[in-house]
Amino acid sequence: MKYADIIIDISHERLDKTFEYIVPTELENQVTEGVQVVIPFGQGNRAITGYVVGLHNKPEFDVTKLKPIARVLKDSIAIESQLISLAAFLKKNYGSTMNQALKTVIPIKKKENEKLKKEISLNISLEQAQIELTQILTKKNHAVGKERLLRELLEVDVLDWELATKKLQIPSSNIRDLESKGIVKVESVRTFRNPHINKDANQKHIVLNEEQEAAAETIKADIDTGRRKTYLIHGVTGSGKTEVYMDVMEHVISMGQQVIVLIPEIALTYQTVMRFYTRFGDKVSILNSRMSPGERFDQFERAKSGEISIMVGPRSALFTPFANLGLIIIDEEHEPSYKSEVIPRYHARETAVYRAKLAGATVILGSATPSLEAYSRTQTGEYQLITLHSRAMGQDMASCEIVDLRAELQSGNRSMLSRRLQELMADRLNKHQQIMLFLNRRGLMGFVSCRACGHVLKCPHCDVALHLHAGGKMKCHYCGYTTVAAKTCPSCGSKYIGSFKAGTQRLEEIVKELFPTARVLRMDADTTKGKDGHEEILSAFAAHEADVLIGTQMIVKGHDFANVTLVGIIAADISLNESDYHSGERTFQLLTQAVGRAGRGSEPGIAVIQTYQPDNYSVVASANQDYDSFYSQEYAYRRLLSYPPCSHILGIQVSCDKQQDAIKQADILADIIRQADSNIIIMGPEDAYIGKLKDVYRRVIYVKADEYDRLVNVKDTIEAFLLQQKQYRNTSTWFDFDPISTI
DNA sequence: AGCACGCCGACT
DNA sequence: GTCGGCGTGCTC
Repeated sequence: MKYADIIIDISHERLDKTFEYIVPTELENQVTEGVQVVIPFGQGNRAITGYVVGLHNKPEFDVTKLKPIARVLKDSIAIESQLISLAAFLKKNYGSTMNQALKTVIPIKKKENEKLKKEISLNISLEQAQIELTQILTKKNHAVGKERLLRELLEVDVLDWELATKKLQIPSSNIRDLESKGIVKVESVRTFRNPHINKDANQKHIVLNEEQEAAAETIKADIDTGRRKTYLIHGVTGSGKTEVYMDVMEHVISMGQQVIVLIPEIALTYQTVMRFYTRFGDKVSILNSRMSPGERFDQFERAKSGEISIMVGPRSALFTPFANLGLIIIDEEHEPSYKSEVIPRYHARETAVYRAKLAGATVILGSATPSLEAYSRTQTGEYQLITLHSRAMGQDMASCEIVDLRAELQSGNRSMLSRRLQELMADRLNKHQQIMLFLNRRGLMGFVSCRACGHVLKCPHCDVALHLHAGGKMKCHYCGYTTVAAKTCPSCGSKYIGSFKAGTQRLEEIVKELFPTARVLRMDADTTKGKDGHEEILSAFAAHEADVLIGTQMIVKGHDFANVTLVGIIAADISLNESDYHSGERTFQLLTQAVGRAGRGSEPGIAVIQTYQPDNYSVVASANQDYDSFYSQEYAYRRLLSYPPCSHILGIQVSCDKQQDAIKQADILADIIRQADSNIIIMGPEDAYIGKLKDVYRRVIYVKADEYDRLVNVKDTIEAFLLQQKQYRNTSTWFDFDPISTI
C-alpha cells in the first residue's frame, strides 16, 4: 500500500500542511509526485483538489483515519519535483502558504471557457471582397454587420475578434456566416507566437568584439569544466550585453540544455523579442503578461515536451518546466519588477540563483547599473563580476552637464527649462536633430486640492487622494470609487479647487511656447491609453515625426534613437526625495539610463541634468557615468543605516476592517517578536504607507537584522503564534522581505 | 476556507 | 417546545 502527502488547494494558514491519503492500487501508476489529485476532505468529504508532494510506503498518520485519493486530475501538468522544492524555498524565504507557493510555480489549469484571441481576415482577394460587398448591399434588408465587417477588412488585413464584436458591434453570427461561405477566415492566434519562422536563423552570426568575446569565453570555459556560477555582467549602455548572452545561450543549447531569459515586462517589446527569434528561430517561446492562463499553460507544455529550448519572459518565466535547464539569464537585473508584488513576494534574482543550484545551471545577471545587492556579492566573491567597458559600436558616451537650478532661480529664471538647456534645444532644432526631455515625476500628478486651504480630496474608502478624470469625475486609483468632481472645497468652501496638471503636460506647454515650430510628442499614462500606445509613440519618434519627446520613466528604458543628440533631465532630484532607502539607487539608475539615451548614433550627444542638489553623489556619479564611485558611496550609506544589502528588513503588515483590532494585533505581534529575539531591531507598529485601503486598516512593523535567517525565524515564530492564537482572527498578516517599496 | 457541532434567544 | 444565531474546533 502506498501513501501520499498532499497539499490541499485552499490557501489558509490553518490548512498549510500536508495531509496523508491512501493511494488506491488502481491509481498507483498514475499518482506520482507533483500530480494534481481530487480528494475527499473534511466531514462532508467534499471534493477538493490537491498536489501530491511526497509518496511513501508507511503511513505516518493514524491509519484508520486515512481516506483514499478519489482520482487524478486529467490534463494537469505534474509539477517537477525541482519546482516543488522551489515552492518550498519561496514559502520559507518570502512567507506564504505552500499552496500559494505552488500556485506561483505552476501554470494554472486550462479553463474550459478560455477566450482565445481570435483574428478575422479575408479568405478571398480584395477584388472579390469588393464584389461580395456590392452584392450584400443590393439586398434590401442586408445585415449591417456583414457590411461593416467587409468594409473594415477592405481597409485592414486582419481584424481582432474582440474589436469586431465589441467596438464595431458586428454580431458573431454575421462573422460565422461569412466564414462558412468561405469569404473570411477566423484564426486563433497567439501574441508573438512564431510570427514568421525565420529561415535565416543561426546564419547571421554576429561577430563579438574583443571584450564581449572574452566575457563569453570566460563563462563558456567554466561551463565546459563543470563549474556552475553566477556572473554579473556590468556593461555600459550599448556595450552589447545581449550578444554575450546569445553566444553563451547558443553554447548551452548545443549541449542539449535549455535556457530561461528574464526580461523586465516593460522591455518585452516586439524588437526585443524579434532579436531572439531571428537568432534562434522557433526554438524560442515568449511569455508575456497579456497571455491568458491557458496560453501560459500551452507555452509551459511546449517547454516540457522539449518543443522549445528558450523561454523569454518576465519574472514568472523563471518557473518554466524545462527538464534540463542549463542557463538562466536576468537582463536589467536591477529592475524593481523582478520583485513580486503579490504573495509570495519573491525576488527573481535570488530565486533564480536557487533554481540554478537545484538544476545545476549557470546564472548570468546583466545591467548597466547593477543593484547594490548583486554588485556587493561580486565583492564578496559570491558572484563573478565581468565588466564591459566600451560601447560595442565604438560610440563615445554622451558628455554631461549639470545645471544648478538654485543658481538658475537666483538669476530670475523660474521656468522648468534652464537657459543652458533652452540654448542647446534651439541649436538641435536648428540642426534637425532630436531631443528627449525626461521628467522624473510620478505619483503626485492629477490629484485634486484646494488652493485656498490646501485640503486634498481623498477617497472615503482608502487613505489616498482622488484623481481627476475626464467628464468631471474624480476617481480613486486603488478601489475604483468614483464621484462627481467637487466645485467647492468641502473643507473651507473656497471655489479655488482644482487638479495639478501632470508635470509632463506642463512641460509640453512650455516647450510649445518657447519653440512654436517644434513638433512635440508626449508620452505618459494619458497618451498611452491604447494597448499599443507605447509602441506607436516611440516608433513615430524613431521615424522623426517629432523633434521633441517628453516623458517619464518609459522613454528612457531600452529603445535607441540614433538621431537624439540631446537629453534633458528636468528635475533630477525629485526621485531623491522619496522616503525610501532605494531613492539614491533609483535616481542613479534613471539618470544613467537617461544620459545613455544621448548620442546612440554617429553624432556625439549631450545630456543636461537639471537639479537642486548638484553635489549629490547619485547625480554627480551618473553625470560622470561612474558606477564605482556611486557604488562605494551608496554602500557606505547602506552600511551606516543598516539597509540591504548590508542588512535585511522584514516588513509585516497586519490588516483588519476594524481599526482597533488592527492596532491591537500589531502590538501583540511586536511583543511576540521582542520575546523571541530580544535584541532585534523593531520599528513600529505604525500605520502603513496607505493606512486604509478599501475600508481595511493596515498597520506595519519593520524588523531589521544583519542575517536574513534571523528574519526568517521571526516570520516562523509569528506564523506559529498565529496558528494557536484564538483572539483577533478577523485580522490577517503577511510578510515582505527586503521590501522594494514602502508598505 | 468550509462545515459540523453546540449551547443560548425569540418565534410559528 | 423548536428554529437559528455564530463561537469553537477540525479537517489526513
